[in-house]
Amino acid sequence: MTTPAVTRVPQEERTRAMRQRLLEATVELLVEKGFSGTTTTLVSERAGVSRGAQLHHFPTKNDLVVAAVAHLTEIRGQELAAAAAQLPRGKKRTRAVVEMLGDHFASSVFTAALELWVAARTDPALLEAVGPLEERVGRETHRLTVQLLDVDESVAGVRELIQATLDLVRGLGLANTLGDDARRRHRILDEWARTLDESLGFEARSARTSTTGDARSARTSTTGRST
Amino acid sequence: MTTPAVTRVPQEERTRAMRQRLLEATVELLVEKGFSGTTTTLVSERAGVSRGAQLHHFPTKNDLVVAAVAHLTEIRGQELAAAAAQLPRGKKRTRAVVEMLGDHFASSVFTAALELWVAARTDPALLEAVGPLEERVGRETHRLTVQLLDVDESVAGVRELIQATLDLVRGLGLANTLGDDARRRHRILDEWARTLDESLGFEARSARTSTTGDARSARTSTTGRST
DNA sequence: AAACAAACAGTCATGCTTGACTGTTTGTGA
DNA sequence: TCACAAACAGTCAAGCATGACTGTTTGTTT
Repeated sequence: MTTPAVTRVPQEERTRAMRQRLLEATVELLVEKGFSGTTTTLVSERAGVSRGAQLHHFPTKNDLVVAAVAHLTEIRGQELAAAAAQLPRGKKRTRAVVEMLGDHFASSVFTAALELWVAARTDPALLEAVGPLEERVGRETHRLTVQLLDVDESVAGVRELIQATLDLVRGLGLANTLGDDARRRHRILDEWARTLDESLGFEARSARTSTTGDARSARTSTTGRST
Repeated sequence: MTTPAVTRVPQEERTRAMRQRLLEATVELLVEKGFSGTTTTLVSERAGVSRGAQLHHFPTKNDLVVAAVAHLTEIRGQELAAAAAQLPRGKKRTRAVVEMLGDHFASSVFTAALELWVAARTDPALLEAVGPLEERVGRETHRLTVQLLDVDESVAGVRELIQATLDLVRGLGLANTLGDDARRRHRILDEWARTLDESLGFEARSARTSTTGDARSARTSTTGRST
C-alpha cells in the first residue's frame, strides 16, 4: 500500500527541497542576470547545490528552466490569489483591482517570466513548454479579473476591455523593467480605472466630476458629457 | 577645402553601405535568433561581410548592437511617419491612429527592439545606450500620438489616457511575439478606440450608442469593423 | 547489521564565441 | 604611373558554458 513500486518515500523530501532551492535560485538569476546570464553553474552555486546534483534533477538547462516556468506559474497564481483576497469591496474596487494587476506585472515575478517569454520566442523547445503554460495563465488571469470586477462578459465589448486592461498592465510591466516609475504607472492606472468604470457602466462607482469637470471635450464642441 | 583632414571622401560610400548591411543583418538576426543568438559571426555571414571588416567598423558586439539600436530607432521613426501620413481624417481617425500604433508595435521592428530592451535590463553597457534612446523614442511617439489625435494634453486625464494607449499597444506587441493573432489585437483596439473617443469627448466621432448606464448591452455582437 | 539502490559531489573534455593578429585589396594624391 | 593610407579579408588562440563521467554518501530493506 504505502510502497507502490519503488522504495523512496522519505527521501523525496530532500529531493523536493533541493528542487525547490534550484528553482528559486533559477528565478532569482533570471531576474538578476537575464536568461542567457543564467548559467547552470551559477544556479548550482546560488542554490548551494553541487553541479552533479543539479544535473541529476535537471539534466539540461532547458529542463531546469521549464521547471522554473511551472514554479513561476505557481508563484504567480499564489500572489494574485493572496492579493485578490484582500481587495476592498464597493466603489473603489475597480481601481483596486487594476492597481493590483499593475503591481503584479511590475513585480520581479513578471520580470523573470518576461525573460522566459522572450527567450522562448526563439527557442522552439522552450516555446513548447512556455507557450501553453503562459496561455493557460493568461486565461486564468482573465477569468480572475472578470470575477473580481464582477462584470458580465456576455455583454459585447466587455471582454475586449478586460483583455485591454491585461495587455495594458503587461505593457506597463514591460516599461517597468527598464526604468522603474511607479508613479507614472499609478497615474495611468488610476485614469484607466475611471475610464473602465465609465465604459462598463459603473459611473456611479467612480465619479471624476470634481477634478476636471467636462474639460475633456475642450476641442470638439463642448458636448458637455457630464457623466 | 574638400579635404578637411584625412583623405577619404568617396570611400566612405562603401563604408556606409557596409555599415548599413551589417546593421540590417543584426536586426534580422535579433528577430530570428534573439539577442544571445545573434553572434558576431552570424552577423558577418548574413551581411556578406568578412569577419575582419565587421570588427573594423564595430570592434565589439556591444558596439554593433548599440549601433543597431540607433538604426532601429531611425526605422521606427520612418515607419511611424510614413504610416501617419496616410491616416484618414474625420470620424474614424482615432481608431485608425490606434490601429496604426498597434500594427507598429506588432511589427518585427518592435520584436528586435524588445530583444534589445530585455537584454539591456541586465547589461549595464547596453542599458546606458538603450535607456536614453528608448526614452526619447517613447517621448517622440507620445508627442506624435497627441498630435495625430489632436487632443489637448493640458486637460486632466488626457495625458494618462495617451500613455495608457501606448502602454497598451506595447503590451499587445509583447503578447504578439509569442503567438497572438492579429484578430484579437484588432478587436481589442477597436473597442479601445471607441472608449478613447468617449473619454476624450469625441462621441460624435465614433457613433455608438450613448454611454449612459450600461447601454452596451444594447449593442449585440454585430459591430463589424467596416463602416 | 549488511547489502542494495538512489541521491549527491567533483572533475574534465568538448564545442562555441569572441576579438586579436597578419596579409590583401582598393582608392587617393603626386 | 608610383607611393601611401585606409578599408577589407581570413585565420587563430583564449575564455567560457555545457554536460558527461566517476566516485562517495545517505537511506531503506531484510
